[in-house]
Amino acid sequence: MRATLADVAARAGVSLATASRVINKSSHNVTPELKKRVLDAVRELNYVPNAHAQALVKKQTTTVGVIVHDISDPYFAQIARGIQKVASEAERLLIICNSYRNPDRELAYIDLLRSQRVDAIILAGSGLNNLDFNHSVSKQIEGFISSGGKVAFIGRHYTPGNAVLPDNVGGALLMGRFLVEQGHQHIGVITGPATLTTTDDRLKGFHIALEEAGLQLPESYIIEGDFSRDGGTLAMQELLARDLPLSAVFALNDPMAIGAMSVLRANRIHVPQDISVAGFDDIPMAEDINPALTTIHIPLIELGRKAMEMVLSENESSQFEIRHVPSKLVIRESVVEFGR
Amino acid sequence: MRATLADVAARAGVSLATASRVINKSSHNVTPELKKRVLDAVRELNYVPNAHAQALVKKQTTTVGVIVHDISDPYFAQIARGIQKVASEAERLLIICNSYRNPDRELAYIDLLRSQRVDAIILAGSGLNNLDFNHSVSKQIEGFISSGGKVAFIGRHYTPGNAVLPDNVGGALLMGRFLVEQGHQHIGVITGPATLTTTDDRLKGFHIALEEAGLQLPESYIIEGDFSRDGGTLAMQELLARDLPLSAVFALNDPMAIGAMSVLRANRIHVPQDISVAGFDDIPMAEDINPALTTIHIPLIELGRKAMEMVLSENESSQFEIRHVPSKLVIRESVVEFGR
DNA sequence: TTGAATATGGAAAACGTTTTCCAATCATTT
DNA sequence: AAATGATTGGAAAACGTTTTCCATATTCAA
Repeated sequence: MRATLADVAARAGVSLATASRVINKSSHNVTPELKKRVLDAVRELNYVPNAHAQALVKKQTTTVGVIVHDISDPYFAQIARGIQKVASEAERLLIICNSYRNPDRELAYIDLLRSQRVDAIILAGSGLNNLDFNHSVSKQIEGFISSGGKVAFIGRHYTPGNAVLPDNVGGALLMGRFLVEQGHQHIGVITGPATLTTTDDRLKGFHIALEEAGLQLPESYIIEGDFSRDGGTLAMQELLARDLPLSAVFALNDPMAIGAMSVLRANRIHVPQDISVAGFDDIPMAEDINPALTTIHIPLIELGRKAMEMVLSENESSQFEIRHVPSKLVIRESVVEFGR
Repeated sequence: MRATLADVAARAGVSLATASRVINKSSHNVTPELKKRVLDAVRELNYVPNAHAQALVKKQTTTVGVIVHDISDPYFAQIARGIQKVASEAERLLIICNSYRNPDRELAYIDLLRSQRVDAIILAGSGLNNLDFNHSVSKQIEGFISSGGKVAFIGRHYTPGNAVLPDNVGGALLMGRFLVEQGHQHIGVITGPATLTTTDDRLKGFHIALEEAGLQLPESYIIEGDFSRDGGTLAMQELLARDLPLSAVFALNDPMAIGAMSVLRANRIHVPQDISVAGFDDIPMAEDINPALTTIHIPLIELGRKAMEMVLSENESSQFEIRHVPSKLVIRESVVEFGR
């Protein structure tokens, strides 16, 4: 069947110990002659070490677990890309899990990753609220950390654990100010799920900008989306049905902005001439749609890179770090001055 | 440190054997009373079984390895989505690896997955040519299969192994005929990497359509891209520089079509009035760009689903199956009749 | 009360590797 | 020729689980 190290040793006519010395490049010297015989045997038998046996004895795995909402969502795809980059430089293997923001699934995946004895867990786009977290997850995470595991959260901070956080409040503030500057006073807002802190923070930043300008944001101008493109279309349809004097729409992420634009287009409402549309995140396709999307740039790849770096660092696993990354306004074509 | 099954048994005041019986729901009966004690101990100690120890003794892992070109490329993201769907229904864990079409990395990943003793490997978007494959990979794959592993390829078929294949020739034929019907005679083609059979097949289908119509496709109208958005922009720039009387451009996948459109837009060439643009694959964003992309629909999620199903089936792992999935033409806005 | 059936415990092998310890062999130097 | 050092082998423990076998204890029915 499958070749074991013992098979390799037998084939090479050496002892198990010697074969292991060759393969693990141990400090012990091995004659070039024997070395060659072992390596030949490895090739001939097509031997690959059993990672499970190794994990068992070495008590580490060089694998890292990543839990995201949905890997095919461009936001998470970009983050995963950053993670991957660092991971492959450091020769770590990634186990990627889609939670679809389902708390139960998220919990199940954490257990699964623990049972895989991953060296670290990166959690991005969690659907857990603080209650969930304190109730059950924190205990799991604590156990994981106390047994030497590393944890990093992206986009949200729980204790214990490292975190890398985009500046959601600041970004929304920037966009709010920009829209106001452009003369918009009646701005519809399509939010994310109300349970997510990302939604709260972005909404908060936007509120501050309006307050600064002495403007109101009536309840009827706000509608809850789900951060998906189709959620954006639904929300936009509902917003149109409310028949408000909108001059701009601020979607709290890009896919929803794109969904909203498609609804506007279907209704022969021109963007940006009739209504301006703004997004958030700056996913790659933001510059490819027409009109190109004015949005807030979040360095998604950077987010992933940083998280992976944290988790790879040699710090005491009980020493936590929180890193913030700035956002910035990217002005493209989908927002214009009111009345032009 | 970390709780073991022995710890659980001790805490519950039962034998190791009994604890194992409870946890593995073995056919042996255990008194409700003891069962409860064991389950309580599991909870109190926050016990999760060591998957590596299990893998070692059970000789299977319930994990499946997936190698793709790049998970953040929408083509592969959609395929991965299909795979994930079936995988999570079947309670399989996925290890996703990005090869970036680098043959060496691809080989390294296959070895890595073998060392992880995954139950199956799905390979999508391989950068290996037949030579590579026959030279080194086939041996690895054969070894994997002969030790009970399952293999499925997506988009390309190697022996041995299952495969699920989109109809690239047929799809390109459809698009070719459509463009011709619309009166286009001077059509630029942006291909994928010349090493990929996908490129060959799509080009072949297009050639057939032109031949049917008695049209030529001069070399100068063909330019090689790399299936990426930015590759599409480069190719389009080069194509424009050649100063041909183009009335349409056929990009052999959607991201390149989108890149091409952005170049045309930058050059104030209107799509589709001045030049029609066609894509291939029908990734989700194809309908969100403006003008919406006319393209060939490949059921990407289905591709992933089928591959996973094959790999999960109880067939003899040496019995191979090849499944074809049809493509279809999706007419949107980016292609119009010549001269209109 | 005996017998049978059921529940539990104890002990051990097996999975494939790494690591350690000591002994044995060999070549090289003094 | 003896001493030194390097190389190799042999054997065993350890990692945490599953599974098997047998022994013991308990329960229930006849």
